[in-house]
Amino acid sequence: MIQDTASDPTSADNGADKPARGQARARILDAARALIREKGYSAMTVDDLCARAGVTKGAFFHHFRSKEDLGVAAAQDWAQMTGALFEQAPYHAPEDPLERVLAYIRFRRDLVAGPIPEFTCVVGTMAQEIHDSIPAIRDACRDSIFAHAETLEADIQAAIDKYGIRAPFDAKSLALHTQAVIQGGFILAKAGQDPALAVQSVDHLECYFKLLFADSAGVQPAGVPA
Amino acid sequence: MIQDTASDPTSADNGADKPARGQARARILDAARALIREKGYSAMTVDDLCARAGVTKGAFFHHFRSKEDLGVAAAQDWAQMTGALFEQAPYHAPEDPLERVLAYIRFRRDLVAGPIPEFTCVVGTMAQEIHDSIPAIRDACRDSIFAHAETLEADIQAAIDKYGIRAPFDAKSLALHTQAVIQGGFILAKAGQDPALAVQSVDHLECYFKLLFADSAGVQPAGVPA
DNA sequence: GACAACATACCAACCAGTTGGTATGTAAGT
DNA sequence: ACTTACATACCAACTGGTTGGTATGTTGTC
Repeated sequence: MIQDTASDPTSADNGADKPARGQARARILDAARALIREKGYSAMTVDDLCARAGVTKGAFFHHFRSKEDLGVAAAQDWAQMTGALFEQAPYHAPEDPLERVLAYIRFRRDLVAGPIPEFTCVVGTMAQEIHDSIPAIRDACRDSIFAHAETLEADIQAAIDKYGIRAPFDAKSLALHTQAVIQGGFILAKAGQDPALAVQSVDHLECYFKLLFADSAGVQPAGVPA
Repeated sequence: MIQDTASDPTSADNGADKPARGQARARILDAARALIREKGYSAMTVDDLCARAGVTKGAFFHHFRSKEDLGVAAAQDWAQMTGALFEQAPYHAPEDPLERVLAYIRFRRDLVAGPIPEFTCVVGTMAQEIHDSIPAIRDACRDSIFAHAETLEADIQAAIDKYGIRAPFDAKSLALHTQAVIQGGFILAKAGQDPALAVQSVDHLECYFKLLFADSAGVQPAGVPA
């Protein structure tokens, strides 16, 4: 899952009582991740953050100059966290580049599980809200989304080089489309209160890739496996 | 465009001074549409609304019981407005059902023009923010999105019946995927501050439909026309 | 003993919503 | 035709609670 690290780097065990010195910043970022997914950036108050993180306002403003600063940090933290998750994910294993791309898509589909606020995208949610009003946060969200998309480009390009592609699109455009479909799926899941709506769109995305590379590649063009 | 009706139904001309009686509700809904797209529902204050609409708080709370009530009304207003727009749009003209679907997709692509807050989706933006915190608004957004998706189902089903489909998806699933791609494109456009990002994903969507119905239908499978 | 990492107490601005009132329309009674 | 009665549409000022942020402590650590 893409949430709740919360394992402390310092002391191995402290019963679930007092936060222990040196963890406030991490706890605030964890709280931010949860709250942004639940109610968005604007509706999330600094008091909310402190209450959920179990710290005081003094701690908050010790680590972050402002709420906006926290927003930027939350986006960067998200980028780093997801970066690590996807880097060590198993979808890089296949020899065939197209298989790696398809494995990525299936990996993304399998991440859609549990309550909605536990699999949706922090930076996608924030960007939607504050794109026009808080440029600093928006740019941090953009960096997170586009950097992740770029991690797909090499595999997609290799698939194009190996199999050709049945449409005049380049690897970058396809990588970004991948993100658009996933983000859009999250919106449908939220509106309809049903994670299956997100899964369905990711299934369509897998099908799209199979069709784009069909004929030439060894994959089945049509049937989407369970 | 999907914005700015604002033509008064009563008096034909009143210079751009005083709002004129009987228009407050409509002006507030117009302001809500703009503000939600610019800063989201939560960051939009009632004072913002009144200032933009050129009315006082008294007028606001005369027409809406609460800010949440306005949110619901804004979603319903959006549903009605877009409903009318798409109903009389020219993409229904083609005889062939697949051509109607493709024409719809191109119509959606061509709606992406001008500043970002003028083509993005009000209910998609709101749903993203308040899906977990304000059920009444979320459900109104859901109704708007899903009702629009349903208007596509008949054409998609007819295309499936006529040409068959190269994957085990039904019309409803495809119609919803269409909306997911469009919504996701909006997020990319917002994050990257570039409407072309939304256009690109809609182009991929068109390509997906062509590939899904290729072989059987008379459309070109690959090339996406400009 | 100096500095980082917090905590406590507080503030000014802002927020959704209320109050009490006015202007305008409208339908009935006479 | 004209008043009485009532309803709708709005306005300006106010209120109590909330918000992001600050000023000033206190505590642990090197």
